[in-house]
Amino acid sequence: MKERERLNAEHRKPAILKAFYEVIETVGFENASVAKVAKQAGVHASLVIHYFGSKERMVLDLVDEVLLTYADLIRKLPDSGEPRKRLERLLELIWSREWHEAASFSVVFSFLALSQRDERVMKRLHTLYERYGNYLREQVRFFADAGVIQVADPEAAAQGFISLSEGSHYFCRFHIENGTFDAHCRNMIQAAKRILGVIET
Amino acid sequence: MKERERLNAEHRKPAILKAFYEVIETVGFENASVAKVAKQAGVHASLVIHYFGSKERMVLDLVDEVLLTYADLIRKLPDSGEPRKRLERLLELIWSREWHEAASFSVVFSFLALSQRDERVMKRLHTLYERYGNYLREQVRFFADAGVIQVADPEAAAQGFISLSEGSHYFCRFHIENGTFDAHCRNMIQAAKRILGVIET
DNA sequence: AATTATTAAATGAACGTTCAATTAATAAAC
DNA sequence: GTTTATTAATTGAACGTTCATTTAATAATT
Repeated sequence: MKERERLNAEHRKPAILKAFYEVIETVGFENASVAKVAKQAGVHASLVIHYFGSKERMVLDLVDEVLLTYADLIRKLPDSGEPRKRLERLLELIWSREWHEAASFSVVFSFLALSQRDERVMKRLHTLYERYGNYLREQVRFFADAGVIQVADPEAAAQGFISLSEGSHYFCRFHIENGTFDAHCRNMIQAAKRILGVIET
Repeated sequence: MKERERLNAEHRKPAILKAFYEVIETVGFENASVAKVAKQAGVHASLVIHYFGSKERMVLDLVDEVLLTYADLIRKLPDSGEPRKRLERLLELIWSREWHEAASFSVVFSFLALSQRDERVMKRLHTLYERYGNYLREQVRFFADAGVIQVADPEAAAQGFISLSEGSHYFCRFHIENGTFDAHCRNMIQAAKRILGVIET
């Protein structure tokens, strides 16, 4: 017989969130019901409500979790080391498979849509991109001081960099050929270097 | 008393699609029901089904309509005229309010999410971006021949340009300050010129 | 014994869709 | 030009299903 395992809130809640994420991936945010999430998690629907209070709060919890994934990626970007090496490492991290596959596009696009109506989600996104922007502006200043790049307008460079990275990751799937992701990344690094005004050695 | 006007299919179907679009904007794709669309359009729910056959087909029809808006924008990009003027006009069109406000972000993000599960939607997006890419590659070649830009890898330049433009339009709302959209556009044009390797006069 | 995890049962509301009936517009016949 | 058929637009009611949520009961842990 199937023994159902009994977990405490600390373990059950993440398990349910994971199930929610998977359900959104397969049937879409618009079809992701509490019942389907419960089934995917192997528990009863009422337990889902019990732990999260409502579907709405479960959505917000998943938003937090997904955005934390991105915050972690940003946090792991280099902020020390020899200038030119640091720059190379920065570019290689941002245009890596890890960044590209950080979260499901089905989930992320749905949350971006949600942000247009839910100010709590929008707030979290603002915070995330503020962090990304602050990091980049700081690095641009550093690279410029170190003579690795020559940039007239640091703010413009940082904005261009962010737009390039986001546009690249979220939209390349619509216009690059299958199996050319690595080449695409090399192209983007090339473009990023131009935006930053990297001085060739 | 309220006289309800009687329209034929040619006029009623677009009216319902418009209502659908508005409902998605206000309550989100996941909450946009046939009943709400009908109410917004001022007709009975069964009429919606009568005209589109199913909600699913209505979604596809709206996808087509929205993507047509973008296709029209691309079609209106310049492909003639004096090289440097043409380039300036191209950049100003892409980073214009018209491009930015072409469609509701709530709607577009939802459709991008949908494309991850629905190959028909993905197909349409591929076609759209293929057109955009082909146009850009053609222009890059032209500008290079005319000596307006100097670019080592045209394909890389076109890819960088697309990523910059899409990332800029869809993500700037998350990281630029209120009322700085025009400045953002100027920054993006500056970045685009660097990617393209525009030769300063 | 008290707390926590979990399910069972039931709720009313909303879901997309079907079908038959009704109303208005159009075309044909007179 | 009026009446008669035909088609198109539209509604109303009802369908079974699924929705998120509530309340009460049960099982396991502490």
